[in-house]
Amino acid sequence: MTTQVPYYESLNLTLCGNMGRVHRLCRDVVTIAVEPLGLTQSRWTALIHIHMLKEGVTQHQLAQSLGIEMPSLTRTIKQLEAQLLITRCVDEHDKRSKNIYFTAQGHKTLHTLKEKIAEVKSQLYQGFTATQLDEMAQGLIKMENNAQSFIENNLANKVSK
Amino acid sequence: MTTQVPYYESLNLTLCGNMGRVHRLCRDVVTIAVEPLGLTQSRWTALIHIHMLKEGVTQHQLAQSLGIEMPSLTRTIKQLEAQLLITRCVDEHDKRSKNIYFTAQGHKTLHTLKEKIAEVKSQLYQGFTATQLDEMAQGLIKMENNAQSFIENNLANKVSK
DNA sequence: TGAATTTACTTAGCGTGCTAACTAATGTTA
DNA sequence: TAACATTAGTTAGCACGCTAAGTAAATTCA
Repeated sequence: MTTQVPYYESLNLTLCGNMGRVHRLCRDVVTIAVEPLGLTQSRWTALIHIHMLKEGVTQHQLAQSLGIEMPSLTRTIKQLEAQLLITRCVDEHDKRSKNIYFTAQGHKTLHTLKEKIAEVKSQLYQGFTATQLDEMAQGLIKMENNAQSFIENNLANKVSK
Repeated sequence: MTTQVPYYESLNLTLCGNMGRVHRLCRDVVTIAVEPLGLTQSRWTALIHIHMLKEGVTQHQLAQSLGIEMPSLTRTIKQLEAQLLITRCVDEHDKRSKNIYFTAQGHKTLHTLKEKIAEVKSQLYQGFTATQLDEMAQGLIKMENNAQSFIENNLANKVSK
């Protein structure tokens, strides 16, 4: 017995709304878990991405990896610097760029952070098979591409008019 | 040939990060599409939910449906009221509550909005089967529940300590 | 029934995304 | 090489999520 209206939406972009809500919740979960480290969501996320991309990464590369714009990152980077978890220095070969490095304290924080995140992940992913998670991730990426082409087409229209 | 690191994450909560990014993008798409109506993301989302829940809905019910907290909604509701798209009046039976109604202009706006959203949806969901969308939606809800129980357990710990 | 609790909503102010507009360095080209 | 365009980063300020704390109405219960 199927309902007339499919589960993934009643009338509108419920799926999209769900994504926002679930995202906020998952972020909250990690933020609660890493609370003793005094890190907010954007700060711990940045630390993890610096680690993934390797020290010496530029702010531009980091922003790309995080999927956020430069000004959003600038704020977070300054906070992490103020917390003495990272340092920056001007790139030798391109003096516009700045390379990011962990401080000794930053390395310690990162270590604890990674442990905590692993714990949280196992709870969030509870009841999912690897295949299911993979399909969700691929679905998200496909939808992202659809959204991206819509925006590109639409901007093209604007310009041509 | 499987990679050692599954697709849905490299080291951390990439899946969670993706959700945030895709959510922002999808929101942008609708906001671009409905731009002539002068509505922001939170405002058009609220209009749609008022419509779904039927006029006369209270702010509390609306916040529940949107998955946001009351103070976030208060701001949006005031903006929609200032735009003369909705009106509010104190509930006869419970003078703490306020019931929300569309104005004549609000009904017109809603009509256009629904058309635009239908267009956008078909683009965002391009290449997905109904089953795939359904599975994604259910995956999101499962993850939301996992997150919710984590938070509840954690708050319980805090209180008991 | 009077006091305490709960509920619906508001206000104030923070965190984190964004765009617009700026500086300084680099790259391109006439 | 001087002028112009592009790029990395910053600053300023908006949108919209949140929590904390307040008011007024409704409910509970001693």
